[in-house]
Amino acid sequence: MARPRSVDKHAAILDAAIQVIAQRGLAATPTSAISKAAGVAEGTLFTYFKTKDALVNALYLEIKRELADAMMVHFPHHATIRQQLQYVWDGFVRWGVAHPAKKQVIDQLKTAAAITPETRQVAGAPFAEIEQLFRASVANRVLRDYPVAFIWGCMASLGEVTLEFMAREPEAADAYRQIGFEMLWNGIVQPK
Amino acid sequence: MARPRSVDKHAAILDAAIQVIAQRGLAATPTSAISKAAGVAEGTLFTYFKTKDALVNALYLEIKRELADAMMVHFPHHATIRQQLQYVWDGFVRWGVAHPAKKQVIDQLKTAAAITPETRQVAGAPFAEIEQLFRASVANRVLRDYPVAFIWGCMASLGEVTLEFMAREPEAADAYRQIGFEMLWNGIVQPK
DNA sequence: TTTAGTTGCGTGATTACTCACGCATAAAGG
DNA sequence: CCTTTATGCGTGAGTAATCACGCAACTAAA
Repeated sequence: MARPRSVDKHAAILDAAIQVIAQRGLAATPTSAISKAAGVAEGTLFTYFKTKDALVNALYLEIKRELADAMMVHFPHHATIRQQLQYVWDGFVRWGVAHPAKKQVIDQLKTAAAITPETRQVAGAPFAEIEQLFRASVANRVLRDYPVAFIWGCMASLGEVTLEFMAREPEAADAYRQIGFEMLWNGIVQPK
Repeated sequence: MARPRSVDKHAAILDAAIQVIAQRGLAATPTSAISKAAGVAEGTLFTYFKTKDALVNALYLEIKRELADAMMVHFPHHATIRQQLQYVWDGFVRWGVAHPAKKQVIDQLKTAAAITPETRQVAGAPFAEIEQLFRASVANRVLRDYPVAFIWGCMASLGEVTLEFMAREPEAADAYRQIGFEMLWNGIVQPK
């Protein structure tokens, strides 16, 4: 009974938040700017999200989930470890190049106080499969015996640096994608 | 003639800013909190720094300069490249462990909109010597033929990840310091 | 007809910065 | 060495602007 919430408006608000936050930065985006960009009244924003912080947390979760999807669809379960890792790597940088605004928002929110520890934890869950891959590879002695979380952290941070250079020098993007992965692989592979 | 500015107060304000921003985050630190922590009136803060942004930029520059100092004093000009790099690496993580609040502030300010491009450039200057080291090492064929800026970016980001793990598991700090460097070195060294 | 979404102005809280006044200090003059 | 005076720092209440969110009236769906 009564009027249902609109999926469109929910999406429009999140979309608008991406554009505005990417451009102005989180600290400098009032809710009024988001609602205006979404084409709804400011009050409406608060029927879809209880507070600004709730909106920001939802945004973080959505983008992270989309990123995980982009990295894991069609994952080659029967390829070599190196090929699997390169697949994930390519998925990440390709997503970053294709969605620069979303990437910027993630960068903004990663260090934002508005994001709760719980959100961070939930956001990390979709990437558990990759950690599993690392765990198996270390056990196989394909990768060096480093803590799995550490390997994952290094991969993530090298991926970000690589993406940064790809964005800065688009004509060399493919070269950076390749040497970035090379660097990671040589850093973690077990020498024979 | 007239009353001179106090070096002590200037330093006290910057110090207070470090403590407060590290604890509350840049976006959530009003100038009133900084002046209170520094033990001066809020107005005084504005005689030493024209605006809040100016204070933040000055803070960023000072911490970066201190970090560069910590990394470069007693640099072993006649050691092997690997030893030189490890020296710089160790200098970075040791500084980070010794000054966690300053490290947190740098992390906050790195992505802050308040920091001007000019400030970023000036802040990077003290690290030029390290880039020079990379340039020579690539020319020597000791390191792989990657863009120097890219190698530098990778070193910085791996250093940050390493430091994060060192802080999270202090009992394994030394192990992380070592494997972090190993990873970097294996990632960039030219195989024979 | 009922229920809940939609609207946009109102509001209380917060904040960067100002300003008038008081006072400490350094130079000038004796 | 003492006094005078010009100068600009120190103070904290005040101010104008901004913002997240509330709310009363309205409207559309069931």
